[in-house]
Amino acid sequence: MKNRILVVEDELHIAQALIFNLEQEGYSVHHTETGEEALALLESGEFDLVVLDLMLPGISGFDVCQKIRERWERLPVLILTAKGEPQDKVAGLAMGADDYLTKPFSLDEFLIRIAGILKRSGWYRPDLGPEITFGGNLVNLGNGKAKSIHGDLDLTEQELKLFQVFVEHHDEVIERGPLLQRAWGVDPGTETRTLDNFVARLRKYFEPNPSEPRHFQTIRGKGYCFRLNPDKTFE
Amino acid sequence: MKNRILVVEDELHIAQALIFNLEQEGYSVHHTETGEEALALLESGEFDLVVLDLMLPGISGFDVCQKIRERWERLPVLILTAKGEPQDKVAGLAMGADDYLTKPFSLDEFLIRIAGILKRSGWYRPDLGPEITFGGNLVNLGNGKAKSIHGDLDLTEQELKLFQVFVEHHDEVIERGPLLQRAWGVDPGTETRTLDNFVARLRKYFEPNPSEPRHFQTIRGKGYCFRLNPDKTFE
DNA sequence: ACAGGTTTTACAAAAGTTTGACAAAGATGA
DNA sequence: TCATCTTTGTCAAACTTTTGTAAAACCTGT
Repeated sequence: MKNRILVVEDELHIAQALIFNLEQEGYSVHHTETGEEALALLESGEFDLVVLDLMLPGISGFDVCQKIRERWERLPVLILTAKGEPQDKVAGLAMGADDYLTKPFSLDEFLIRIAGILKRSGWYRPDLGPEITFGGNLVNLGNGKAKSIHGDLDLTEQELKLFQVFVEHHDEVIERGPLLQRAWGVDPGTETRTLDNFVARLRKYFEPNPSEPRHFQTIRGKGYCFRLNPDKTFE
Repeated sequence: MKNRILVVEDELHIAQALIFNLEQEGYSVHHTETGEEALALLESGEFDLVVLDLMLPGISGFDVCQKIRERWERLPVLILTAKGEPQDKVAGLAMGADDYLTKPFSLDEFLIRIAGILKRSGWYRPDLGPEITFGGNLVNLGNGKAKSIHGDLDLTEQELKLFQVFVEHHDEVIERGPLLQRAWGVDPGTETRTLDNFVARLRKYFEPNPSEPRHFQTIRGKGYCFRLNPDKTFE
């Protein structure tokens, strides 16, 4: 799942640049112009990192940082500022910021520092990989651990690979060829029953009634279709 | 327990200043002038942080950093350098340095960044105290003395190293490659049964029933996973 | 040469994947 | 609707790959 970043910055042209680049990197980015808004948004507890400008209208960046530290000890904070005096830097870091960049800074450095912070912060949240839920099942797409409606289980490597392909293209028909290609890396024309066997196995794992598949549907003459939510009729 | 810092710096007057100040802060400090010495010293696995100058005689700081990352994924590294070009900075951070300071820098900033890194690195390794308990066993991670459910024993050097890697990454899957790399320092592609033998031995030591491992689980096709508390379901 | 520890070798066992035969279900056209 | 053709489901046997195990070989320092 994408890391969510909150950018607190009142200079709009800077904010835009940051947001654009962060999104480019695949992060989910939110933005506020004031510390008050930021703190309110953070209450949702849905952020992985805060990029915080020190010069803000209203409540100062320092105070915001301090409040963040009081409330969420380990939420990573990266401070941005125009002030370059060591004094400020030390003060910023001393109040618990994880990193500190002074404007102007290189965008590359900015991005890479963020990546580093997130990588390390991920270490103390053990195996929180991307995961997906459907019809009462939960599958960790990273390590293949799953809680199905029938019980816990571990997907094998190949099962996981196939499942990932299904998830990636959920709710669209995938023909046998491309499926073979993506999940097995073999020639799309390959003639085999392996695919069917694996689909059967996924059904056994995750379908309430495997003989009447709701999520792993077969489209005769075409291929298969993985439906996240079979009940929802869609546009 | 004092945090142990390794300073790798060939300019003696700088090194002295760093050492003096770090010791003043209560750290236990070691010093080498070359990368080779540093890597050798690190083998003991007894450091919490490395302060690394990029300009070294012999093997370069970059290479040292890279080697450190291969062998000890999470050992914090703070890079010092005279080069100030963003290029270098990005390169240094990209190779996994935790932080990067360009000379001249404020001693205050240096110390505070170190404090921050160490504080956070403590978070990544929450269970890495001097000793660890799991499923009725107790192992001293420093000297390898253990009280297992079957009796007292001493882990050999290699057994201990492997065990340390397992503990450091408990509850996550570690593939054979990285395992070989971190515990033995050999090429990740190495083909050997040694690893399996050692896992078998750890199982014999610590598992109630070695043929049905609860703590040292094998993840077929991937590697092994050391579970501190096997009963706890994930997430 | 010996002892403790580590690595290699060789083989057994286990886990995972593919194949092939055949049954079942859907389509097609008279 | 029936006969026929095609595609998909199922299952067990065959096969492949990975891991477990134990003994022998190998170091290294005493």
